[in-house]
Order: sequence, then structure tokens, then C-alpha cells
Amino acid sequence: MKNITPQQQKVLDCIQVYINKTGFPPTRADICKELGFKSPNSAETHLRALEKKGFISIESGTSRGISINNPEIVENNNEYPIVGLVAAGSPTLASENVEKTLNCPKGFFGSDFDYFLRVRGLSMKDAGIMEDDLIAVKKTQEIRNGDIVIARIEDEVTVKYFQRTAPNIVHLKPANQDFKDIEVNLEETELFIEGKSVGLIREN
Amino acid sequence: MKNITPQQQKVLDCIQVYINKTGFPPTRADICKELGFKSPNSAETHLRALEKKGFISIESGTSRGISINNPEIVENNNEYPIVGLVAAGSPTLASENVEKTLNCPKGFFGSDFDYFLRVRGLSMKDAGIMEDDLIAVKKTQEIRNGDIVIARIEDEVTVKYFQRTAPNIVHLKPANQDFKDIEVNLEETELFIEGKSVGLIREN
DNA sequence: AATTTTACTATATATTTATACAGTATAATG
DNA sequence: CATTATACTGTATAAATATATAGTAAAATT
Repeated sequence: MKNITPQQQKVLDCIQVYINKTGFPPTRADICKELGFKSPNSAETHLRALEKKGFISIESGTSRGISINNPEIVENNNEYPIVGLVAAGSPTLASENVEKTLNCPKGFFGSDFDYFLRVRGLSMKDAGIMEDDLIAVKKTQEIRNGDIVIARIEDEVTVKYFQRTAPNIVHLKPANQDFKDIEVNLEETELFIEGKSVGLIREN
Repeated sequence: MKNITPQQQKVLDCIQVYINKTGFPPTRADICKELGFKSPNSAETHLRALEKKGFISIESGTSRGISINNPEIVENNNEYPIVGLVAAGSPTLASENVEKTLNCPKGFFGSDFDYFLRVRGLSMKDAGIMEDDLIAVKKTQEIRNGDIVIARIEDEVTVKYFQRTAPNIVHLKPANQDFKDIEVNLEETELFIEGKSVGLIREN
């Protein structure tokens, strides 16, 4: 995807706005009217440039045959479950754990995610994670040092920074001086990583 | 919304499938081709019936001017502008201040809001507002003590707690010990409230 | 039983629309 | 310095398209 010029961006926006408003793409004349051009060829050349750069597709010989190339916007929305931090047991998606669902565009946080976790306590306060915040959790085992993970140690679920200090030693670090580090020896204690935080939502 | 006949449902489905596939609505001829009709008037009469029953809208004199009436899904979402904290001047919605837009369901934070403000600095750190967070700002003058407001004092825009301590005295309180209280005497200094925070989004 | 709705074929045409061609001018790139 | 990309106006036209008109026939409604 090459660089878009400001004018081409205007044309692209104009197309998107037109589709949002009417449900179908504009004609060359429609674009001219909207942007003040006096020749249909002004729109035509912009469309050709946008097509060449990969921003749109044009179906030749077809009226209003413009489509915006944006795979992200397709199948946009989704209802994501909000689960509470259950004291005992993992935050499963079983219906008794789901307080409600939240409609959120897919890929809202850049990355995919699976559910929202409602935060209890202030152990990650200095990371800007407050009580009742919703953490967007992606179920994954691909964890790097410094990631904020949702971890389960023997029926206890917590949100902490992940830090592997030795092949068998993992530190779960809070972001709050009042809480203490949890050092887990993987040979002695079972540690299950539910996933990691990819975003956060606060409603106030 | 009256009863749809099976054949009309087929036509409606055909339109939806065509839009999903191509990004724009079909012509009469396209519908005929898809459903095996031999006359464009077959499609035309079905379209008229669907319009009469309220399932679609037809823009007269417009090629491919068909839109599916679905009030639930339409208008659910919105593109909200993301504005940066401009050092001088208010965070207006002028295009030069808008870095990009974010698709977000309406009423996502319980309340309506107008734009997202990208946070600079750590003056509200203890309130869980970190650098680069997006604050959902509702433009309003209805502010209560304790609200997080976006305030402008002589070309300086800040995010702070609002606290009125006397009829003419307003304190703008940071949530970080390293920053100091701003006391504003409304008789001496002009204080403009842009709006208040109704929510927060963090992408990590 | 009469009328309306549904469900088509077939043909015609005014209008809409994409798109080519001929220019002008400035900025960016190699 | 030549070339390409950007950014337009203006005119023209073949093709795409909506839409009207004229029929036929079965099903549903009044």
C-alpha cells in the first residue's frame, strides 16, 4: 500500500462517507459534486490513482463499481463476553461467569482478543489498571517478558506482569508497592497462563 | 414491516449476498442473472414489492440505488475522531488536529461522547490515565466536583480532576504527587471547560 | 366472483454513467 | 533536464441501467 496524497485521501473519505450515507458507492459525477470538481475526469484520475495504489478496486464497465479495500471493516462487530475474576477457578466463558457482553469492533486494540475481564483489586494500579476496568484478554501462550498476563496458580487467578528470570522461574510482578512479587518455581508449582492483556476499557 | 414472500426473500438475500461480495448493490440485470429470471422487469417488480413492504429503499433514477433497510445494524457504529492535545489552542475537531478516527459503538461508555483525546504526560497517573491512552470526551458544561475534565486555561489544555472550593475558585487537581494543584480564580483567569471524560481506552 | 398480489416474459428507450480524448499547469522524481 | 505523478477543466460517446409498456398465468385476498 503506497503513500496516499491528501487529495486522494479526501476522495477516499468522500467515497466512504457516500457509502455510509446511501448504502452504495458514488459515481464520478457524485464525487465531483461533493468535492467541487468541475470535470468527471478529475474524479476518474483520482480513482485510477487510488486503484493503482491498492486503496480501492474498480469493476470496469460497471456503474458505481467502486469498492474500498479494507478487510478490517468487513464483519466489523462482535459481542464479547465480560467475565469476572472468579476467586476460585479460572475465568472461563461458562455462562455463569459471564456478567454481560459488550459490543466492540473486531481488532479494536490492534490485535484480536477473546473476552473482557473485569479487574478486581489494585495490584496493577501503577500500570494504570484500576478496579472495575475491563481488560481485553487474548487467549495465547505466546508471552514475552513484560507482558501483562492473566495467570492461574492453583485456583487463584491474577493479573500481573510476566517476567521469566530463569528457565524454571517465573516472576509475577504487581504494579503496586503494597503488593509483593510472586515467584513461581515451575518444577514445584503449576502455573497456567490464560492469556495476555491487549487493551483496556474504563467506563466512568 | 409486512410479510415477505419466499421469492421476495430470495431476492432480498440475493441483494445482500451481492453487496457482501462486491461492495455495491446489483442492477436489475444482475438479480435476473443470479436468480435465473429472463426479464429485467421480474427483478423490477420484486424490488417494488420489497420497497413497498419496507425491506429496501430505492433511489429513483440512480444506478444500483438499492439499500437494505436495517435500522438495528445501521447507525450502531460510529467513527470517532482522535485528537491530540495541542500545546496551544483547544483540541478542536479541525482536520489538522485529527490524527485518525476510531470505530466504536455508540453509547460504548454508557454515556454519549464526542471525540477521543490522546493523553500526553502522566499528570493523571494515579487515576489510571497513562501516556497515549485515549480518553472519551463528552463536550458538556455540566461538571460535578470529582469529574475528570478537559480544561483550557489561556491556550493551555490539560486533563485534571475538577473541584470547586468556592463560588469563584476552581481547583484543577492532578493525580500524581509530582504535579502541583492548579488553583484558578475565575475573576482573574479565564477557564474554559471543553468537556469531561466518560471513558478510557488503552491499546497495548 | 371479482380484484389484487405474485410471478413471470418480451421489447423499447430515455437517462445515467464510465470512460476515452484533448488540453493546461505544477510538483516530484530519476 | 527529461519524465512521471498530481491535479485539474472541458467535451464527447458507447455502454450500462432504470424504467415504462404490453402481455400471460396462477395464487391469494376481499
